[in-house]
Amino acid sequence: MNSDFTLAVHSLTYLALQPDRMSTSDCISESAGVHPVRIRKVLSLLKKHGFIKSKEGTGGGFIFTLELSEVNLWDIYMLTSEGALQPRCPDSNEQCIVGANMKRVLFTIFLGAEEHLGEYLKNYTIKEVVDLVNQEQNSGCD
Amino acid sequence: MNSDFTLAVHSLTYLALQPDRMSTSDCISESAGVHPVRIRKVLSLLKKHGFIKSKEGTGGGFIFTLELSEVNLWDIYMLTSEGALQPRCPDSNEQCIVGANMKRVLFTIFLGAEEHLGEYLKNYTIKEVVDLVNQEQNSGCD
DNA sequence: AAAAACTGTAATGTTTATTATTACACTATG
DNA sequence: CATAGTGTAATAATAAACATTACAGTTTTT
Repeated sequence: MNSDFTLAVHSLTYLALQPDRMSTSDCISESAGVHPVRIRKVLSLLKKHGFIKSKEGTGGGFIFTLELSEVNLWDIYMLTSEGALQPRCPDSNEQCIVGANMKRVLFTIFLGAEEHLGEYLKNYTIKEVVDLVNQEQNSGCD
Repeated sequence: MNSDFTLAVHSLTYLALQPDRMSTSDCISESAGVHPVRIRKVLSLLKKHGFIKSKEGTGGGFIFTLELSEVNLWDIYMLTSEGALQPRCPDSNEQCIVGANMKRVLFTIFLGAEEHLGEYLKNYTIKEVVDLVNQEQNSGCD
């Protein structure tokens, strides 16, 4: 799966830990290890769907607008990666019964697979992700 | 997901419909719409795991060795695409609590997701795929 | 025994997708 | 009005997927 998903989760988790002030795309991009423009692109999508708000100008940035438990990984998957599970199907030979129908058969099967994935991912909200990040941090060897 | 999965399923379905004679990589590649070398590469993997056998030389090719219901889509996913569900994680900043732990947290979550996908994909054997292909063919408008 | 029809696989080239970078318009703050 | 931000389009660079070429090895046919 494409890394927009990871960047969205990463950004939201970052914002979750800064609930009282705005975070800039520069800060987030430094944490995520990618270019600030990509962060702004991903966050612009999250903003459009009401998960966060942004403010331009000095002192501006991004901040969470919802409760952490109101956003789950399925929401984010749908925004950033819907259809990513579908295997690629080269254009095949329509004269052959297999070639003519395989694409649709696999499409249908993986539509079901994506629904199942949804049920699983709905169990993880940003709150859970924050908790898991903290757990990892504490269990880390040093 | 990468198209090796599709090509493997496509090839096996093709072989399922030719149970009595060997099929060449040329025939299969024409049905699947890709280069014969790719088919041979994918089939070489399926052979290594005992799903099919091959024979070189004139009159050679590939043929199923198992019952159609003994091979399911999870088997094929594992061979061709294990880990494909994992979202890409750019190397992030280890100094930041989010950057330092996000990768592992997501990895763990998607390991679980892949297990769930497995339970779903095990429900589809090549036999079911053949049936679905036939259904599609018959329900086609013309 | 030589030609023809195959598989097996490595090496290389091409195309496509992903990601980074640049550029700049726009907005808010001090 | 300078500074620090977002928003977004256009372009460049990199990486992944895929096609192609090349050729060694194996059977069958003649």
